[in-house]
Amino acid sequence: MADGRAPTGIGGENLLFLTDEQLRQGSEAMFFAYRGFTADPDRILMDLAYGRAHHRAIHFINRAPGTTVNNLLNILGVTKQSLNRVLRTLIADGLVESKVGRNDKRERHLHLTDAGKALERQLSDAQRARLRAAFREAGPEAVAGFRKVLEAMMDPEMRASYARLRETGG
Amino acid sequence: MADGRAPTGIGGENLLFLTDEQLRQGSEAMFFAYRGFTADPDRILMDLAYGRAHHRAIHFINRAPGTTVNNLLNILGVTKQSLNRVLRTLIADGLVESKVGRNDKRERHLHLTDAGKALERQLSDAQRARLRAAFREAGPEAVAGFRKVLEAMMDPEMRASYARLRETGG
DNA sequence: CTTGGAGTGTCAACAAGGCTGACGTAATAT
DNA sequence: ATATTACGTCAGCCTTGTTGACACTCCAAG
Repeated sequence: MADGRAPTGIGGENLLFLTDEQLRQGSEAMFFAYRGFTADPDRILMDLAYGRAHHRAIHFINRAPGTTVNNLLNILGVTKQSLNRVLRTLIADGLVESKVGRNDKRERHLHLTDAGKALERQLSDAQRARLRAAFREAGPEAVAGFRKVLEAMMDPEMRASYARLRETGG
Repeated sequence: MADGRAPTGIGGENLLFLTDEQLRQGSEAMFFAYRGFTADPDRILMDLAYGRAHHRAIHFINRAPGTTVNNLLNILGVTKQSLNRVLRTLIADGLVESKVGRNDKRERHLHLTDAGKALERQLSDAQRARLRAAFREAGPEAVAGFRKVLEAMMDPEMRASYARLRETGG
């Protein structure tokens, strides 16, 4: 397996960012940063007896209103049983609406209610605040690099989902 | 709350990376990228009846050999009961050694056995392979930005842990 | 020497949120 | 008519997080 410990050959110092040590630091940065990334919404959700799973569902329903259950399943990468448990509580609590499809009546189209939109706003405001601070601190060039590396890190199917959302969203 | 939807005022286009839409794309990039980031080790661990928690413990014991349980607790951000359950199975399976401290015999110093080192190597090779590919694809400047943003995203205590590991490690 | 407290380990009980498998129902496709 | 798709649901299991309670070892202060 590729060692990469000492890139002293051709390319040399240009490849310093590919040493094992640099890669390990990248891993740890991802680990600690992801903790920070989820910390603020987690605090809000705890009070409401919801979890990260509810946040994810709310986020992507808001992002793609009218999406079907199956589509959401693919984006979130969980089983329908897992998603359904979350969805059931969100519908029962009046945050999400499930409408039978007009063309294909087997499908359910998911929307946020006003209450759902309010919670989504609360959660994304909290998360955006931290992200905004981090982006501002790091600067535009760093942000461009950040996005570039994250995109390259995704699985191909996830990259496709991400790109699709990017188109529809803005 | 700060809207940021249309940064048309002073600063203008320089702040395009701080629009709500850009921030939302940043969130989604984190979500999808983190999935990719953990996918490869997860596959290996599944076969061994271990989970991500075992991976994290192994990683940081390898990173700081001889670390105490309490120190590991702070880094991982879980309760001692959670960590102890994981540690117990790793010790029982002969991957981790727990040695009573010489100075303070209350403390247990944790080390990987040869088998533990082998697994750590296997896991980090898998994770590094993906990271290396992503870093290579994105280029050195992007990697620098990636690190900069992630660091700014951490909680202060986490940033301290990260910095401490960075010093000792490389 | 006794006592208080820190560091550690362990037991029990519980919850969130993943998973699989099986089954039912309605609607669509073949 | 039959097969397939989309969805919901029940039951059961796993990992990994949580609290609370308790015991043990050891260090240090009184």
